[in-house]
Amino acid sequence: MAISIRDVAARAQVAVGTVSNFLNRPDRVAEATRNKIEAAIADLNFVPNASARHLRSGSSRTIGLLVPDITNPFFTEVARGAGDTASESDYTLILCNSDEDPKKEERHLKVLIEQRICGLLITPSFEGLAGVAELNRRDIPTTFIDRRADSLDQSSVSMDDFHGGKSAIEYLASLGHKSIAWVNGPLSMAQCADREDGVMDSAKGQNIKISKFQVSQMRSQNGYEVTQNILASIAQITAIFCANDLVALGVLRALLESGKSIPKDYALIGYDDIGFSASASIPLTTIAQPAYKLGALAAQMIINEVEHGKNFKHEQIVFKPELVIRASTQALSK
Amino acid sequence: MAISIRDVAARAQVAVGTVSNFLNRPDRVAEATRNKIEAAIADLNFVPNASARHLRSGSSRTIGLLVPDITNPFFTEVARGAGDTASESDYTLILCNSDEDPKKEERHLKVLIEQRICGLLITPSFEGLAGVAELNRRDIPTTFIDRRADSLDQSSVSMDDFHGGKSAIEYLASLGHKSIAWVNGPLSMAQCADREDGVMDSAKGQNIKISKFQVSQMRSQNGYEVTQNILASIAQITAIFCANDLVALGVLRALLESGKSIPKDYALIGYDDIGFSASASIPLTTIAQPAYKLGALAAQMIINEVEHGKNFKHEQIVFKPELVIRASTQALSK
DNA sequence: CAATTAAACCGAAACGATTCAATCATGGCT
DNA sequence: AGCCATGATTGAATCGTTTCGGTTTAATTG
Repeated sequence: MAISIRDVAARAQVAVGTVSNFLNRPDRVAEATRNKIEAAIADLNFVPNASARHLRSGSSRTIGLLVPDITNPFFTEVARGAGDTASESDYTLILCNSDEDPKKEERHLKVLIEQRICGLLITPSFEGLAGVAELNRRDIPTTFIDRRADSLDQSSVSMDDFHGGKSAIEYLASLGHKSIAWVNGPLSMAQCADREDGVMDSAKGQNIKISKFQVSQMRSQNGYEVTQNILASIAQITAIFCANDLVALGVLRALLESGKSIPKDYALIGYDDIGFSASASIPLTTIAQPAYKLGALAAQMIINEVEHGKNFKHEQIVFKPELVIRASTQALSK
Repeated sequence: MAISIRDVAARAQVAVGTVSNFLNRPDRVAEATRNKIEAAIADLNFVPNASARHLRSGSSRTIGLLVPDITNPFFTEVARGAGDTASESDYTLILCNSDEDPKKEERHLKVLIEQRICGLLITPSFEGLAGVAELNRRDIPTTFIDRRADSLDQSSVSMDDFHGGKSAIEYLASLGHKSIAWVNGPLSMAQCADREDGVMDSAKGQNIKISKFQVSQMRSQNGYEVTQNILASIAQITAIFCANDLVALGVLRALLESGKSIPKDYALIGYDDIGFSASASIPLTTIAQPAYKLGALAAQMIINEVEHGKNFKHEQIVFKPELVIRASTQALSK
C-alpha cells in the first residue's frame, strides 16, 4: 500500500541504493539520475519513513524535552526556543509535561527511551535524577535546562539563581525594606534552594529579617493561598519576594482582594519575567530570565553533541538573571 | 550493542516470537514462561524499540498536535489535555507550533508524515487546509480542534463561535452600550469569522453600532497597538469586545496607560478565559472556553478512530462557550 | 591502444520488532 | 491405547530503509 523507496527506484529505473544516496548524499549521484529520481518522488508522492530510516541507521533525529509545568509561560518559552532550533536542524521535538509529578516524569522517560530519542533536554526534579541516570546508562546525551549539571560530562544551560535571589533582596534593602517575606517552592528543586541561599546570604550582613514561606507547587493558586499566612505573620512584613511570577501573581491577587495596596502596603517581586508580569494588575517587578534563549541554546548544544559524538566538549553555561523594575515595588514609606 | 528482543529470548530460553507475544498479548503465554521472560527483561534492562515495532506492525501510536500559537495559554491547555489523554492510552504526542505561519505549518506536517503519525490534531488556518488534504490522501485520520469540520467524514471538537460572539454583544447591550468596538483577528480563521457573524447578527436588531478593528495576529502586543485606533475613532465607543483574551489584555494595558479607567470609560470583554484573565489588572469579563476538555476529547476521539478503523463514526462536537462576568464590564453610566 | 583510475551505480544484508503457519505438549474421551 | 482439541511455543519471512563491497562505465594516461 504505502509507497517505498523501492517503488521510487522502480519508476526512476535505478537501484534502491541510489535512491537512498539521493536522499542522504545527493552529491554522489549524477545530475541526470538526480532528475529522474526527483520526478519519480514527485509522481509517487513519496515521503521517507522515519522509523525505517532510524531503525537501519541507528540514529534517530528526535529529541525529547521534559518540563515540569507547561502551563508556566517560562517553560512555554523554553519549549518554543527548543522547538524552533530543533526544527531548523531537521530534528523532531517531543514535548512532555510532568506536572511536577515524579511518576509522570518516570513514565515519560520510559516512552522517550522506547522512541530511542537521540538526546534529552530536561529540567529535572530531585527525584527525577534516577531516571536521568538511566538515560546516562544508555548513553543518551542529556542536557539540563535551568539547572546546573554537577557532573563535568554533562551539559547544562542554567541561570545563576544565587545571584538572582541575592539581587532581589539587595534591591529591596536599598529601598529600605527590613522585614521581607520570602515565598519559596520546594527546596528539592535546585533553583529554589539556590535562590534561597542567595536570599539568606544577602540578608545576613544587612540586618534584614527574612520570614520564610513555602508553596508545594509554584503556581498562581498556591501563591494565592499562602498569602493568608503572610498576612497573619507577626513579623512586620513590608515586602514580599516570590520564587516565580506565577506565585507572585497569586499573592498579588490575594493582597488586592484583602484590600491591601501595592506597592504602598507591600512591595512585591517575582521571578522569571513571564509575559503577563508586565500587564498584571500592578506591573510586576521581577528577576528576568531569558527563557527562549535557554531553550534554543540547550537544543543547539544537544544537537552538537549528537552530531559530534564522543569527543564532544561538555559545557555548563550559566546566565545571569536581570532585575526588571516595574510598579510593584517602591521605597519604604516610613 | 543495544539489546533486542533476541537477547531477551536467548536469556529466557524461549523463541523471539514468544517474547513478542509476552509484550503484546501476555494472555497467550503460560505463567511460567511469563516469569522467565519478565526476569530476562529486568536483567537486561530491555526496552522495546518503537521504530522497529512501528515499522513491522504498520501502526505507530504517535499522534501529532499542531497549534498556531503555543504561547497562548488557551492552546497550552489544549496541549495539556491532549497530552494527558494520549499518555494515558500509551500514545506519544508530538507537539508542533506553527506560529501562525503557513510555511512552518507545512513543514511540520511534512515531518509528521515522515514520522508516520497515526492521527493528527490540528487547529488549521485557512491556508493550512491544503496540507490537511494531503494528510487525508494518505488516510491519516485528522481531527480539528476549535474549528468545525465541514466534511462529514472528519471529526472535530469545536466551540459555537457564533453563539460566543452573539452573547458578548447581547450582554453589552443589556448593560446599555450602543457603540461597541469589535477587535477581531484575521477573518481567514473560521473562529474569527464566526464570532464576527455572531457579533453582527446580535447587533442588527438592536440599534447598536459596531466599529470593526482588526489585528493581524491575536497577541497581546497587537491588541496594545490597535488601541490607538480605537481611541482615535470618531464613534463614541463605550465598550470593546476582543476576539481573545490576549488581545484584550493588550488593549487593557494600552487603555490604562492612556489614563482611561476600566470599566468606567470603557467596558472590556475578552474571549477564552485563560488563567491570567482572572488576575489581570482589572479582572476580565470574558467568553470562557473549556480548552483542556477540548484537547482531551479530541485526543480521545482520534484514538478511538485509530483503533476502530474504517467503520468509525465521525462526530462534529460543538460546545457552547460561557459568559464569565468580572470587573471589566459595568452598566453604561450615562 | 591497453592499462589505470575515478565516478556512478548496483543490490544483498541487516536493523529490531511482529506475524503467522507449523509444530509440540497436554489431557480428556472413547 | 488411540484420537482430538486446545493451548503454548517456534522460527522464518517481512516491514522500509541504510550500508558497503562489488561492478560497470567513461575518461585519462603513457
